[in-house]
Amino acid sequence: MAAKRSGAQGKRSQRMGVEPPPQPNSEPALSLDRIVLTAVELLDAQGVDGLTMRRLADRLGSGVMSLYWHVDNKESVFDLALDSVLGYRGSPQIVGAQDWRTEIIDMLEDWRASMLRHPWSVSLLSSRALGPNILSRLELLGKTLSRAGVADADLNVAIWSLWNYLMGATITRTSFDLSGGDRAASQPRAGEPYPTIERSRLLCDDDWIGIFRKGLDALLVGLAPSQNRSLK
Amino acid sequence: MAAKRSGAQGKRSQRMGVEPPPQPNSEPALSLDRIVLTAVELLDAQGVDGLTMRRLADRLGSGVMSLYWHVDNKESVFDLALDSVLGYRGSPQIVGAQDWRTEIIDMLEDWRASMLRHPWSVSLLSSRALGPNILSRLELLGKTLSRAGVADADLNVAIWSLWNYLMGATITRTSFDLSGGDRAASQPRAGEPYPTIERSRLLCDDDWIGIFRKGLDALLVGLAPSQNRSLK
DNA sequence: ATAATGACTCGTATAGCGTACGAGTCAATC
DNA sequence: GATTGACTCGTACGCTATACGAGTCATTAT
Repeated sequence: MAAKRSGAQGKRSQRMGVEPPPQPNSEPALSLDRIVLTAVELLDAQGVDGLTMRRLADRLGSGVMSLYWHVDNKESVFDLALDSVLGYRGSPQIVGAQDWRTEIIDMLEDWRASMLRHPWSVSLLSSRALGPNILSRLELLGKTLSRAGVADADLNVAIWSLWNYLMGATITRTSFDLSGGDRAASQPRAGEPYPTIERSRLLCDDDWIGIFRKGLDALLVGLAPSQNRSLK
Repeated sequence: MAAKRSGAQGKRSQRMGVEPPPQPNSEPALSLDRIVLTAVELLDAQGVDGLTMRRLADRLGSGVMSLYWHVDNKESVFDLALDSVLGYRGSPQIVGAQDWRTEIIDMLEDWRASMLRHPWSVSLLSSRALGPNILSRLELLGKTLSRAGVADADLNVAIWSLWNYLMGATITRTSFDLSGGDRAASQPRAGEPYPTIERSRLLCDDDWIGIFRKGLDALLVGLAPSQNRSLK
């Protein structure tokens, strides 16, 4: 009988040394990496509901059940795809010379951009466990905040607040992108009892990144000690 | 042939005056209200994936296809259930006498509590259109911020920042509640390269409401003008 | 050389899903 | 008495994830 581990991965990786024949024509043989990569492609193209095991197998030129050798179930495909997309290579060489404030802002903006590049990742991230890439980002965030002078007692509040803000902003951005038509249509309705919303054209404002930056700035003002706020 | 409107609702509501016989025993006859109410029950009990048209019909004692007379499709069941759960009756009589700060905090905490009472609502809210109840809350938020001295030019940033923070916090809260076991298990792993996270026990901190309040406070500090911040 | 093992693929089958279609029931109206 | 429209629901279709078990093939053991 077959072994079929239950952990995360690593079934055919120990076949080191001799690689199987490169299969001159046709498909290049199934592998976890290829599955995850194709899953990301499919998610990018068709969204969360567009990823089915059948379609995934079709794209890979394999039978559906062959996937289940490399992968526990569909959920784990989501997990692997999500993790593969959220890596942060940062700017570690230049890091340290920078202001802590711009360092945090850079990292969070990169995070946001990564998620927006793969909009399905946002909804998945909020319902799945934290992978190593995510934990690394949180660690970097905590370290930078600490270096900026945030007391240990306030550290969790600061980290979670930034996390919450980032998640909310990104989710809102993607979901309003989808239903954009409705939003624009629902805004300028006159006679409705939303005068303030209408006046500020809240639902028409599409300067997403500007709003994100300004709100982030405000949050950092409230979170970090007032020191260290001389030059911008 | 039947009419079967396509808008939002209102198919049997025009049967005014004479109500159908109260059906002495058995089930009390299908109606949109009853469907929505039962859908909320089912969502509360079984979560988003637990709501299927078959189960809903079973609970209602009706055939599956009978639902489709009252409702366009499953998506609209979600929409209706969501809207029915997010109403805000506020504290309008006492309002105005209160500090704007506590007024905003009260409203947002109530909002958070409403969503946590029906955890499925969080994930739905971030992927569906804004219903009237939500718009009313946004209007109240904008009005209060305006009254607090936030300039019109900064109003959108303030509203969206609070919205983002609220959504992120609530989503995080519910999703970490689900996978709580993993979280506690993944935290104290020694030897891993997350010293800051471990030191602050970020993933073990379960003072959700405390973190929410403190972060909200920080955000308001950054968003609102520095005036008006004497007594707390 | 033969046998055995383990890695891997995949056809078939099951149970569940949303919903289109069309036939049926029943009260009110013409 | 016939017609209409509101409403219910059985059946069927095409889709889903995946359990099960049989089959292929290269490597290793004997």
